[in-house]
Amino acid sequence: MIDRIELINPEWETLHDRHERADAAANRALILHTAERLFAERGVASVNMAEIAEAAGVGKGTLYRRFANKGELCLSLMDQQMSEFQNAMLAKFHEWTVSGTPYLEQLSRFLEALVDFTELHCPLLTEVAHGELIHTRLNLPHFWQYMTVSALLRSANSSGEIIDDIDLEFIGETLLAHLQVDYFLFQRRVRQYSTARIAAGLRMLVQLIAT
Amino acid sequence: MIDRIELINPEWETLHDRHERADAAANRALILHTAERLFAERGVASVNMAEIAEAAGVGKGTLYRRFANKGELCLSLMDQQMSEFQNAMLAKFHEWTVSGTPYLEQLSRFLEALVDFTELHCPLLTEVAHGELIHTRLNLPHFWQYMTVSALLRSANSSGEIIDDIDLEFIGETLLAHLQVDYFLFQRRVRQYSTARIAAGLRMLVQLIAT
DNA sequence: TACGTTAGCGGACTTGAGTCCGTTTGTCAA
DNA sequence: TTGACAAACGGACTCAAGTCCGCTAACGTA
Repeated sequence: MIDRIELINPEWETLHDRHERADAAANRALILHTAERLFAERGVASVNMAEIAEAAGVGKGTLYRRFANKGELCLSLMDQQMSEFQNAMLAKFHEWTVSGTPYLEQLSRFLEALVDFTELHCPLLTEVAHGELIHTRLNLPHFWQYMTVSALLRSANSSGEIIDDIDLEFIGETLLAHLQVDYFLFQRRVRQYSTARIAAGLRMLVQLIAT
Repeated sequence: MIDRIELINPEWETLHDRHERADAAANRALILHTAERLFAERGVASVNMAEIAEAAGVGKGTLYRRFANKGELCLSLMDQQMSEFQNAMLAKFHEWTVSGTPYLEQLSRFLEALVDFTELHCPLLTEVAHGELIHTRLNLPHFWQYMTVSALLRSANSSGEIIDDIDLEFIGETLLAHLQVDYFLFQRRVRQYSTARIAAGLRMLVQLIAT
């Protein structure tokens, strides 16, 4: 029902992965490791691209050839963990479906996991969001989150778990709105909501559309 | 019940409005008019601060002394219209309350008006949002929007219009999340939602918590 | 193994935000 | 009216993002 959504943007893959020269691949790895180290030492926000290039011993041009901006670099850094998260969730969906857990309940649990994931990766996600300006071309994390939420809502609807006359797509956006990094940080820092409160709030929203 | 919320941030007022020298006031007006003209001619996004300063015939330092960043300048440009919008809404709330319109219905109408307001002022609001980074110190438009939504929700709750066990504050954030400029633009441009669909979606959300 | 093609490389350069600080000028009190 | 002084002014400066383009060297082919 819910297929694995390729995390890597096809365009990106075509441009860079196909036939990447050995030195280029080596530089990619070198840059990623260097960035990871610098980020760990001084925080994501306070490391700039020139520093990463210098610390990695490559020119700025090289850095920007590999990663169009800081956001793309950060996305690559999260790639592994995003994959793992996604695979873990897919396994759970399968398990839950087999054991008869309603789709809406699965949705609530997914959102709960997503809150924790967002909390954990806030700094990197912030850069990703600022890099791929959301209203230009939708950003990758949001994309697969939406595909998943959307699929669960449709399944739930087909199973009669949802009340009538609901704009499901809109509800999907509503649920994910709270997970947009900037808004998430606003809730966490300014409103001082705990992650538990946000997760509970999302669960409440899901309950509101249940039959 | 819902008092007029001062649009002008008190800190800002203290720093600048009290005893602003005549030349400073003249420059403020000059800069605002110049910016308005340039924005009208070439669009908000493609005019930079240096150009505004130059066109106004003042130094960059002067410009930045009056307005800490482009967002603050844009906020000043909207000030008048924000006031008018707010006063118009307050008048309507009064009228509606007198004629017995339920608070939740008032809320839906307020949100609908807010959708139109956001649509109309998108370019300026974008700059405001990028200026006053939302997760640092909450931004002004969002602040009064939240105060209003929050007050209406509490009134509705007191009047028994809302079902039990609802995190009202969280619901308030949910409703406004769709009106964060970046997310709003995402819905409009990427998802291609009409303003009517967004307004209807918000109305639907409000209905979900009605008794 | 030599060679031509072409991706890759590096760092100077451009652009725009925002700051700093020495100079000027409006305001108020004497 | 004058003079002191705080506010305001202006533009050079810093800082970071991202681009450009001439040089270099990896790789596939013969």
